Amino acid sequence: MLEDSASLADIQPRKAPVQARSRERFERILASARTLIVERGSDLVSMREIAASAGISIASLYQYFPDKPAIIATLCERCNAETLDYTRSLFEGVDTIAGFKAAVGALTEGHYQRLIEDPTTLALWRASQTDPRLQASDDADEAAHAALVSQALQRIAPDKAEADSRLYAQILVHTLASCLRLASRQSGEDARTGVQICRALILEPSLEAFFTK
Amino acid sequence: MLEDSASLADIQPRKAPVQARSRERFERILASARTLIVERGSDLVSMREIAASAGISIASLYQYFPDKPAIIATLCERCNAETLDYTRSLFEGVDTIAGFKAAVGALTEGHYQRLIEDPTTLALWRASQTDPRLQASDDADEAAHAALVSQALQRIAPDKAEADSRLYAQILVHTLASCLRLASRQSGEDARTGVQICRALILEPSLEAFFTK
DNA sequence: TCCATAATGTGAGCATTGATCATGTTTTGA
DNA sequence: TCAAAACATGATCAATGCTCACATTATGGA
Repeated sequence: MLEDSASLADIQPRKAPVQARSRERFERILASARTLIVERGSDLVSMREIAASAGISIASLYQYFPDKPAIIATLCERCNAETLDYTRSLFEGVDTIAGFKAAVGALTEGHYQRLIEDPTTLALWRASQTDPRLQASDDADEAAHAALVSQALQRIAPDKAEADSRLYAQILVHTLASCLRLASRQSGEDARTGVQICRALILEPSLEAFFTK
Repeated sequence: MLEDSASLADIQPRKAPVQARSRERFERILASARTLIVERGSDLVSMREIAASAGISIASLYQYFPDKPAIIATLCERCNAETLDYTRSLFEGVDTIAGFKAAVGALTEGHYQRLIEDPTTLALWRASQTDPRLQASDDADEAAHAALVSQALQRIAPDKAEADSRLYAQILVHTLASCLRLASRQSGEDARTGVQICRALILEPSLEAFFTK
């Protein structure tokens, strides 16, 4: 955790705006960047373009963000915060096997819905793959999700080794995210079927195995 | 398949060398690029650097490769060809459930060994995430693996719908690759444990579920 | 053996990008 | 009211992807 936030310090906004005008500009930068990145992918969007689209000069852009990854990081952070809240709400009180399975099912459906009806999530994830620091930040976010899942596992099965629960939660979360991304880029009907297969043939059997083993 | 090779045409070497001297230069480009990309990641390696490291001029480099993705694509192609041969050898004659499970186990171990003892595979995969065309090529490679797995599934369980076998094979291959990459970047002991959890708590229960359902 | 032709090789140069700086303008608060 | 802090910008630099006009080398038929 600590070393993660340390490495993330390099990737945060440069200066927080304090006046109303600049706060609005700050937001306009993020909104423009988000739109352009969703449209064409972060590699094909230049800092000049983001500045122009936000109606400000290039130098002003750099006053708030040290580089492109910092913009992406800020966007990802906001996006991830929502998602993490959702996961927390699902796993918070869970202390039975049935409840855990239901939570995993709801998480799967929720993430999938979001993935197909809003291209932002996938676009930002792709953008975060372009920089090692963003990848690390993405890993940290996944780890935060895994921690919530791991805590639920510990409540349900306190006899299992903590390290095993932790690793299993991590793999579960990683597999879920990875499979949903795969499913979401299938065409039409196959996407739904993909999610169903993921649930019925990957996640559920896996949970069964974890609790009975 | 067809549209894949069509989109890949843009990403292949520009001109095949015919004389001995240029063939050697061609190989030197690839060797230098591979080393540099493994060392620092494709984004931090410039075309000038690759040319310098190969001992040739920048213009000569562009005589053989239209851009950086084309170099990465050629490296990936060679790497993937080996891997696909390995998968084929494992699943070729398989027509029993026991044989299938053994093949999946062997594939898991084989890929994992390769992933941890040779940084090239992971580095090239990361490099291939930097360009949409390379991602498509990577998807196509994964689909080729999935096809081999799907054919084995069809031989074992001909009564199942072909589309389901195909999708399941795709998800299985994707999950396997994704989990192994996750495990391979864990530190020390956790990597091994990760692979074991992946095998015992994700892959095997999943296979069981597929065949008994 | 010769030499036209195809293949190979290159430094200079163009357009664009990420990023900075010196300088000018606006807002704040005592 | 006015100095200090915050904000804003065009000009500019270094590096990068990539091309072009031109030079050199190898090949194979007369």
